[in-house]
Amino acid sequence: MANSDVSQPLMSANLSMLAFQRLEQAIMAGELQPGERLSEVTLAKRYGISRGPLREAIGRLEGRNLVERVANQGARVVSLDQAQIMDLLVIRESLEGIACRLAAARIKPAELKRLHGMLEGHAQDASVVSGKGYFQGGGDLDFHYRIVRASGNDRLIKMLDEDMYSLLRLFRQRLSTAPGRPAQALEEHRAVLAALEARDPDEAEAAMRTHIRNSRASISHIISTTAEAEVA
Amino acid sequence: MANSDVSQPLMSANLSMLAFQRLEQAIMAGELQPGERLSEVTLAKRYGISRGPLREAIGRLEGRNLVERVANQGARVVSLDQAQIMDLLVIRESLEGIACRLAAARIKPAELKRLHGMLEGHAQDASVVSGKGYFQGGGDLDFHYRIVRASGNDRLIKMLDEDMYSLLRLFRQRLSTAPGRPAQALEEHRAVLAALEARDPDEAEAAMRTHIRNSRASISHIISTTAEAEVA
DNA sequence: TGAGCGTAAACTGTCAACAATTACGAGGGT
DNA sequence: ACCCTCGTAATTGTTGACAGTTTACGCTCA
Repeated sequence: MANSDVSQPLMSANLSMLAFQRLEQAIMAGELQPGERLSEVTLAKRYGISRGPLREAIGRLEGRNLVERVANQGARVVSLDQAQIMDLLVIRESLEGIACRLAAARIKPAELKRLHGMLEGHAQDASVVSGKGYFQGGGDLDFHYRIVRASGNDRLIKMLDEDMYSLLRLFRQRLSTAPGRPAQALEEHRAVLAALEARDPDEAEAAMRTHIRNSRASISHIISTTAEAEVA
Repeated sequence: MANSDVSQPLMSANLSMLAFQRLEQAIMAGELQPGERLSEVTLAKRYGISRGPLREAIGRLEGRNLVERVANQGARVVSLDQAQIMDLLVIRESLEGIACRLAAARIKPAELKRLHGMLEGHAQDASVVSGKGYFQGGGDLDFHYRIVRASGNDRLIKMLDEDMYSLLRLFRQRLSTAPGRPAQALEEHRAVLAALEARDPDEAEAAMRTHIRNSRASISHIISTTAEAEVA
């Protein structure tokens, strides 16, 4: 229900694009898991196309950092360790911070109203209160996405929506939040929205960065404690 | 003399990689100008390879945002208007800001010494004092590059070095600084370095962002006055 | 003379076959 | 038992030919 307007407008009917979209979808759905090898002949046969377009599709996925390629050795679905995910989230803090700053100056009142309604919906959502998974995967990213769009910086929008979010979605199972985190995240969202409504760029950027930093810290805490649990 | 250690370690000997590197070089050297069409047959013949590898090379360049492709219409060297360049510089401010913050905590004393020596060299450079072009294209980017490296965030390094800087270099003729700007930029560099030496993350990020913001403002001022001059 | 149409040339997209490289496993030697 | 070597199979890299689409040119007709 959320990102239905994000999908490409069927951008041409050539086979390489079709293969690209099907592969992207397969990776996102977990059908092709991180680290798994992408055999050209297998995939070409599966999709009923030749190796040429499929190779091009893989190249495009490589450009989006969804697959890694080694010469004469094939392509694999990208597999990030915890440190790389943390690196990614640091970049996200920076980019969404500046996006929120820009949005503070450019966002339209109607969009502000929409965000307000969104947060009200979150507040009434039982999974937010109880601390379950909905928030992280769905509503949270949607809230961020709308603010990024409001920045008006097309390249920034593309970087976050096409590159960053797809990677984060791919590793969302390792981004599960600590108990009680969703409720706190909702409060931080409210702070972001308040800064946007006040048209305060400094505060908007600061609030968004604090929010993402807290989210990252919560995750890294889980990871470290999990690691300790594995040792014990 | 500057970025010699940046070049790839001859990464394999397959033709598509070779073509990719040659094309990238040709674009960077201005041999292929922004907006110019990339004919597959022409380039394939010129490089003595088939259209397959060349197509793959173009796809890789597209992934790096150096060329844009339209279905059934071919690829063109990317051509950015002033607004797009400004968008790019806003993103640069954000990313280099966070890179500088990270560097404040991680940069090694030897590298700090190196940066110090670099700025001394800039100060004695006549072109900096007189306000000519050297600073913008060469030493300035090198100074930034070293700090980005010191951030220790591999993905951030890759984003800035491979994606951002190549694009900026491509449009460097439109990034010419205002008279007197190099001297001021040198002072701002000193402020950045001082914050790094003080191991102050907040100040380091703030100094770097101020520096890039001033640089951007100087450019946009030039652009607007140039536009006015053209009208007059 | 100019607008519209049709054909042809040029170009990108796709395919199947061939070449080169790598990975795997059997065999033999130490 | 372990390791090295060689050969075979599987996989990626490359090529030239073919198909579909777009573009440009010239021709016809008002």
